Amino acid sequence: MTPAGGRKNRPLPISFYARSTVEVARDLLGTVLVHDSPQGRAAGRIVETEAYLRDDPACHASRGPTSRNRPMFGPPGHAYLYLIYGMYHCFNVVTAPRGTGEAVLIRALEPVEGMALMARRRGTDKPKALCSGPGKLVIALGMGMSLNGADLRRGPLAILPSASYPFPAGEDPSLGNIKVTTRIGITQAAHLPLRFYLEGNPFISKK
DNA sequence: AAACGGATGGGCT
DNA sequence: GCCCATCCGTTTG
Repeated sequence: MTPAGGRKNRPLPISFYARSTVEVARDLLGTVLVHDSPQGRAAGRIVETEAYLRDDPACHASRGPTSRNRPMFGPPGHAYLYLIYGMYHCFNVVTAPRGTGEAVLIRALEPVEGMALMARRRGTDKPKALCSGPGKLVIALGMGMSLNGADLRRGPLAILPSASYPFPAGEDPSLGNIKVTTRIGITQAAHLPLRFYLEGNPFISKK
């Protein structure tokens, strides 16, 4: 048994994020996103990600810093949230050395804690509908623009190593294969293989 | 099962 | 003024 306060329950260190964005996107699979709000804790295992790179036209940071994408040029391991289609938000993790302008979009979670709270926020009871999309998971976890730029090592929002939550029997994601495809919902640079998910996981957004 | 359109507002050419 | 890193209910095959 790891003693209480041991490494496995501690948020991922900045050094985890300050690496190549593709590497981080792959390694985030299986880790756990936790949000502690006044309403309680909600958490989910990351099962689907996308990488957005600095010289990639689909990336918000590809044409230099603006007021919207500013967090992408800040320190790695912080949050970047933005409004999409006027009604939803997407949550990204800033990656690579500070100033690079890259991030990983979190596209789907497998719910692991606070499912009743998630169900209330999402207006549905079906586990597979709670967090199976970038807009859905932001709602299920009760996240908002006040978390834009937040430090994922300290705040109410954190990412923990996969071992910090017990796996359902026979579902250790570290044993699953990682599938790579093109990204979803974009028009620019649509052919690049920058989407990653745990093969066979029932909680991803799309096949 | 897949395709389609409406909601809705900020960002950028 | 057009373009979205979306979601959901409705229609169509």
